Amino acid sequence: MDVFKNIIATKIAQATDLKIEQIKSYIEIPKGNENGDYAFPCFRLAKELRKAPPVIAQEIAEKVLVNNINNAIDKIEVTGGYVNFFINKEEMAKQILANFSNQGQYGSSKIGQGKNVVIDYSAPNIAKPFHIGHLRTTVLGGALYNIYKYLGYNAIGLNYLGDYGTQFGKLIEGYKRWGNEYKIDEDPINELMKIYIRINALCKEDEKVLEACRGNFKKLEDGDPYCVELWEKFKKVSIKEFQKIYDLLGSKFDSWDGEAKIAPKAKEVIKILEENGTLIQSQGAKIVDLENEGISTPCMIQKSDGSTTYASRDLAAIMYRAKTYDFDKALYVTSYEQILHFKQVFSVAKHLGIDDKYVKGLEHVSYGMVMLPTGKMSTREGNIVKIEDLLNESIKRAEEIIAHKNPELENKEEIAKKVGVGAIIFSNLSTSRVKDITFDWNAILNFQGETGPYIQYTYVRTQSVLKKSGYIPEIAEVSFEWLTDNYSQEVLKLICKFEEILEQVTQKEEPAILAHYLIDLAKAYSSFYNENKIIGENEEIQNTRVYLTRATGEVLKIGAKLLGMEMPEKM
RNA sequence: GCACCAGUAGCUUAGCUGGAUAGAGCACUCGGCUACGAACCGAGAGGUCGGGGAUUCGAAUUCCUCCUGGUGCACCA
Repeated sequence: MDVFKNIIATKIAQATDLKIEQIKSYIEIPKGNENGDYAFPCFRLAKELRKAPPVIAQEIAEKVLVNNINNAIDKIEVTGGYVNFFINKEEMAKQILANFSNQGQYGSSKIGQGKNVVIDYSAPNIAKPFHIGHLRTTVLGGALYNIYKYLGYNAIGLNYLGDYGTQFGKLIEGYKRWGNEYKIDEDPINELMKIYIRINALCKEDEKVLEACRGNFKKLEDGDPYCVELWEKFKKVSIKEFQKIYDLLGSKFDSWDGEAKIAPKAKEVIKILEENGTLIQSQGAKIVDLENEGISTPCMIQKSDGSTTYASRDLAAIMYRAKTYDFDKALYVTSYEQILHFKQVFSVAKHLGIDDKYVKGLEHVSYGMVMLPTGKMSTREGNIVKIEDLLNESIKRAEEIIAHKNPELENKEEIAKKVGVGAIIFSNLSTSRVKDITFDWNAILNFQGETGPYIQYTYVRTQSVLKKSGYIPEIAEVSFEWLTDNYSQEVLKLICKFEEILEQVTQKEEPAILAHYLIDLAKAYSSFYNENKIIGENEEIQNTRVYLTRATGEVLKIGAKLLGMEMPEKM
């Protein structure tokens, strides 16, 4: 509520020599209700004014009181070194609900207008199964994509497919050797994975095989027809499989261009770096030394056999994206295993001769790993949990619960899908990015407490109330005096915070902030719901509480949608 | 060895650029469905915020150091 903050800051400014902006940065929101709605701590002023904080607080409080001609502030209290401001509860409710639009766009803004944000996320490797490790980037990137859009940015979602590199040399080698032993047409990804695991094992045993694999990749890069044909086949079947998962998760991308498309442009990168003298020869390869940047590992740009590297392709991608999208921000959503890689690439990007704006806009959005209780997942070793299995299991769980709690429900399958998938998405987004996640079936299939289904359930209850009330009032029919109890006020304050929460998410690239917010809102509404009778009181009260219910439901729905969760109307 | 990240209740975790009594959820104990959906609400118990030091009126938060765990460190991507 900037309105009230402004009023308070203005009043303090009148009472002191401080500047409004400075006062505003000091004003904070107290923890408990007993300390009011806003607080001004005087500790920092103590040194300058050479007085004890409580004395300063007392003086400010008195001066502000004298000037108080505004009915927004109910009372001012001094506790310790704080001046605590209590806002008139009716005014609070009035301001917040007046601000609440009925257009289904609450919290959206134009702060991002004219800014392009490219978000590189999901990016699964072709011919490898989509496992729960990939879920985080897919869901995290998707949420950022939605939220940036909602704030007015021109967000561009890139699914930078891992369709290139020595791994394909390996796959081609394996296919050449044992392709006819596997039923690739029936179950492509799993069969290809078996080949991949087998060829990896062989590479470990025999250095010559590994060289052959690298040779295959070089051939692929040089356009060898057989290799290209195989590669295209692998790619086609893989995308088909991935799309199934994206359909379930609701993931959308604006571009599916993979590394292969970018790879030819890597030569230009090499040329630029060579010409401006950044590139040096080392053991037959070409590298950029980054000692001066504080990075002790040099960045390899070209391998000794002349093929491109991950880094050179990423650099080419930066140039391509700068040119194509003119980005203000370029986000890379990958696990923290790649921190060094992006540090190197972003450093080398300074030497590409592109506008400084692009270099500054590069940002690695890293996240922790998903581990199994038995340790790290590895496609090569075959100990993975596939996303498809996880989603299906979760949907099954939702079906069981519905069968038990609400057997009469219509469209059971559709709702079970929303709930099951929502549970998975939410659980992926509810912990901060940096944290590792140990995968646990019990935890992820729990639908109680701080979970996706809890938010959905709360929303369903709001809709149930609206339906039962049969009439959605206008703001003019709301009597703010019925919103002065602590439960209503709690809900109101949260509704008010929504837009600020969305901005925080983009500042920190952290959708978990929104996830926690939705939990808080759902909890506050549940308490409100439990303590107040909504329908059947007199018309005035009913209209008021129904209005609050409607507002809450809308924020929950918008917020969930931004995270990538669908809201059922019943469950 | 060097670099980066993390360590908060039995488990999973929140804590904004330092601010009031460190908030939740799960599990556990107890209470609440003849008011609108109990996938809910309320109460209780559970904490040397990894250890130590420093800065400060004030530190979970900043700095130093140590311990523990994770990740990375040129021809995988």
